[in-house]
Amino acid sequence: MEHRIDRIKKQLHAQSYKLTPQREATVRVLLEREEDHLSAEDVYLLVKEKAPEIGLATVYRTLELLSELKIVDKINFGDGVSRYDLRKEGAAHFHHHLVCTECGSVEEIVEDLLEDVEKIVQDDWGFKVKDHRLTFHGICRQCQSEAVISSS
Amino acid sequence: MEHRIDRIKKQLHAQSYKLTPQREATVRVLLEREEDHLSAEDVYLLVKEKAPEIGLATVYRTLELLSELKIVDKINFGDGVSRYDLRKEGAAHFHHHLVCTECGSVEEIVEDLLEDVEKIVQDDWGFKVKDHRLTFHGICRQCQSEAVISSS
DNA sequence: TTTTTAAATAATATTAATTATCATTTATAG
DNA sequence: CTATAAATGATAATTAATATTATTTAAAAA
Ligand SMILES: [Mn+2]
Ligand SMILES: [Mn+2]
Ligand SMILES: [Zn+2]
Ligand SMILES: [Zn+2]
Repeated sequence: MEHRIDRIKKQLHAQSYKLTPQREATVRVLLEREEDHLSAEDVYLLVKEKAPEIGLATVYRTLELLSELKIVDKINFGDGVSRYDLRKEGAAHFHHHLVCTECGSVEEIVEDLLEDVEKIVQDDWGFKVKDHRLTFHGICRQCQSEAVISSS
Repeated sequence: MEHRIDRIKKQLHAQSYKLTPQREATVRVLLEREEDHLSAEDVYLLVKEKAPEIGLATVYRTLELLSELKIVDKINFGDGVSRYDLRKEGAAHFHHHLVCTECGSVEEIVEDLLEDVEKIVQDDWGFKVKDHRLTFHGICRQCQSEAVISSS
């Protein structure tokens, strides 16, 4: 935890941004809920628990800043809100997601999986890939087994 | 064109929806601008040219309906608006996109490219894939060549 | 340490995309 | 033709996100 905070502090300082108490509190929330996919509002409510004086606009600004620095990735699962996802330590690309259309759960895939596809895109389309967004929609393992049970 | 309209008409009737004049005008706009990625507002303005009496809410409702029937796919490229993209004729899955971070252009990839990845997701994660969203962010061919010219 | 300066923040107003409401119109079945 | 439900248009309401501005904070300079 402290190690990751330090790392992020350095990334901010490298671009001459400060790690203010508000920004640190925001980052801590993101670290604590790393598996989740929080909206700005979600983050705001959680940060307020430890830093009640923080304003919503500051949370938005902080998330925007962290996005620019590629510390978090902004993603949209199709409900009306943007969600913010900490990039895995040392990852060059954003990780992938499995969204269950039955129960709404979101699972993460940290493995790259797209190396071959990116090579094809670079070679055949002449497009220099910098990053990607990959989300699969379907039925998660649990909902599949529940479907079997309820039909037997 | 008429062929595709007929097809969509049948898909609507199969779920006992009507192809009203407003819906048809909307579909025609989507067909005419198939390569584009129009927002609801964009569609509204274009439909108004041929059917000036149409209301914005009807366009939203139509796009929502077409999304449910998988005739169009709703996608979000990270600017604040949803965009609507006709699914290619006979395609089981949504196609892919290349978004240039320099010029903002959006290129389409109709080839599947994800068969192997989906097999891995099904086998290793036990997730039954129904659909996907794949967008690459990077530098398009044209912006790459312009970068070479301007630096020489 | 005190002063200076720019960055950052909180509160709030504003914008803009989307959805909800509701009275009216349209299409279809009997 | 009449009855019934679906669809529409106009408009109000919601809400995520951004802009504004006065104030505070923190680093840099004196
Ligand atoms: Mn994630
Ligand atoms: Mn497309
Ligand atoms: Zn599920
Ligand atoms: Zn470009």
